Amino acid sequence: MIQQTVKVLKALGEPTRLAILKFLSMQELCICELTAVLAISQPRVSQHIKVLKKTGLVKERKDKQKSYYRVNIAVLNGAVIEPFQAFLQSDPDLLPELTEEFQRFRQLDSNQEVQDCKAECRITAI
Amino acid sequence: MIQQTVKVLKALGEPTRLAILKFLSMQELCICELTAVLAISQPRVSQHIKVLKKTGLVKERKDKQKSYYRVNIAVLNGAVIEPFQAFLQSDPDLLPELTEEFQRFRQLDSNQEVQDCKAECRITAI
DNA sequence: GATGTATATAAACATAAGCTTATATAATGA
DNA sequence: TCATTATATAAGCTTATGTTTATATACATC
Repeated sequence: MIQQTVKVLKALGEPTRLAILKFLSMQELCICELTAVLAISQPRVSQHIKVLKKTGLVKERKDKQKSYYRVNIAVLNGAVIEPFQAFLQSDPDLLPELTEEFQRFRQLDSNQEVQDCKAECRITAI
Repeated sequence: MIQQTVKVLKALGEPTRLAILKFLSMQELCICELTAVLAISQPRVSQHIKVLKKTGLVKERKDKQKSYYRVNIAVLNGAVIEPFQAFLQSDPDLLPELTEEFQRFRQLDSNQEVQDCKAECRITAI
């Protein structure tokens, strides 16, 4: 039990992995999207994801040649986390360390539809 | 904010420090008592305590030549922890990894009074 | 089937982290 | 004062961790 707790805490106690979890808590993302968002090398993302997978903190879904990841809510809430709510729920504006990352996140191709939708809605609203 | 979170998680993601916190959550202890309970070297205890102190996870109280430590409830609950309740509140019997440590803990000189008291109570009860 | 894209993995390296042994500092007590 | 006890710190060592670069694998598309 302690071993698993330590493993999870170790997995969480790393800035890059914490950032990855932050984004995966908002939206399912693939390696290439995380690579783009965080602006780090693809192997670096893959290796961190590997650590998170081993602890059960993220779940994987394969679609064609892509691997999508999302946070494992059960583990994140139940096992050790819960207190990260403050961090995970905090507004992006309250996380200055991730300003650039958030900017790139919003510019992802997969988020363009949403933005287009919002644009439409805005027009409709007017 | 992320930095502090990472620091706390790193401090927590180490079995010896987690054990130290477990004991300090139950009772204020000095270095020499922790050394005895965990059966590890005194410098090792001091070095781990240093890490915990830097993150604010434990508070220090000096009395004569001894330094007593206790968990900083505010940090432990508020900042990042809360989910450790399960671990910290779990019965010693549910933590087989710390069986020997608990045995030595109960045999601390500072705990003898309590045991004597219990013995008296038992005699009185009979 | 060749090319490109997505991901994983391996090798090499640098740094960090944890441990032991030795020693320093400080307070206590005979 | 000298020996003892409690704690901190430093040096040296070993292992773990995170990163880059290079390469392998698998799927997709032309």
